Amino acid sequence: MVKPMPSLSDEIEVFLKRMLEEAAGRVEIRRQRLAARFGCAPSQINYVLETRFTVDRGYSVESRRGGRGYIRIVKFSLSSPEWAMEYLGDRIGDLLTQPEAEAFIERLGEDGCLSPREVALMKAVVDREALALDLPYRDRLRAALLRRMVAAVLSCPPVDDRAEQ
Amino acid sequence: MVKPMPSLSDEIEVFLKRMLEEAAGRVEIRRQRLAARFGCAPSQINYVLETRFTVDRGYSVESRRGGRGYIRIVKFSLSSPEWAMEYLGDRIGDLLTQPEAEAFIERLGEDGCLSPREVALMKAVVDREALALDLPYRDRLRAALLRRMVAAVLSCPPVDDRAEQ
DNA sequence: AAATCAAAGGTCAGGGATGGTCAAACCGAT
DNA sequence: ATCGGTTTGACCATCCCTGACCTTTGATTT
Repeated sequence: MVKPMPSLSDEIEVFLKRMLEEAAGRVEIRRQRLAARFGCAPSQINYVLETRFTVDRGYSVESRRGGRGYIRIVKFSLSSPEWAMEYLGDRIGDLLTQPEAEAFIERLGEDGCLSPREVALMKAVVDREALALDLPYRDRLRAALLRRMVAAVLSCPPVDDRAEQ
Repeated sequence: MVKPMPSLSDEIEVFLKRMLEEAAGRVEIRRQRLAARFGCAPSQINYVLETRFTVDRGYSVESRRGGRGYIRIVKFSLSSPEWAMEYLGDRIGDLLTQPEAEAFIERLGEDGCLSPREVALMKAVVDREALALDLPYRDRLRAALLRRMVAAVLSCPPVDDRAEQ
């Protein structure tokens, strides 16, 4: 009762991410087999890939059709905020939408650059409700704020308690 | 002598707060189901949330639409100092200057509610350079952002999120 | 080779399931 | 009668999932 019932898409996402972890960030799947396993339409797999394994989130998806067909998912990690900053500078202009910003923040979190609380904090800032401005000013402000937040994280000593041991 | 008849909104408020108590300050509901239970329009639920489960009262609310949608209500950690709640309620008006915001953030940090990085993050957001707006919009935005940041952090898992391993 | 077939995966529009917004109606207390 | 807090309903936005139809690739047949 406390947890929301996960959607099928959520389950497939978790399944694939677990596979990725066990396979060092690189897996190949058969669309039909996976669909059969979850008892859904094959196109559902595409939906999951399109919404949860995007480039913004740090994944690359290639595929091949026909006999011997496959879908390959590769995860790219941002191993440090330094990298993240560079990536941010390159890939993001002066404008940034909320989904783009969230994807970026979540990615930093998944890659261990941010604690869950820091992720929550940054997502709160980037929310379109918080940034009560008309477009395109809102997207501009969001981009500026995200840059500053990443910079702040960069300049502050990592708070990784685990490293102390 | 006689208490005013409680409105439907009051009843829903009580109901939700009881749920929160039983669930350690974190519940997820279906808007339609709850509305059906009280025999009211679904939007009534939004009204209750907007008027009674606000940040300055110590709650944060997130939601998701579409299939398997939900509304999640989280009551701030009880460990957050009382003065902070008071601050959220009264002292932070609709307007907030940079020094005021920084003082608030630093004090939260000193009280152990925020890590040094979280302090740095929040200060970066609250900086007048980041909020490139004219007054009084800037002070208004700053107040809104601070509220949201505090809500995000205080409603996120216990302060030491790293102990999970 | 060329033609054909079979076996993947890709696309897209659409329907259903949620929740969100907002203005207007409603209602109770002054 | 007015004012502020309620309550509603019409309309909107988002997310999920499917099925019909399309494209590509490799193997088989001619």
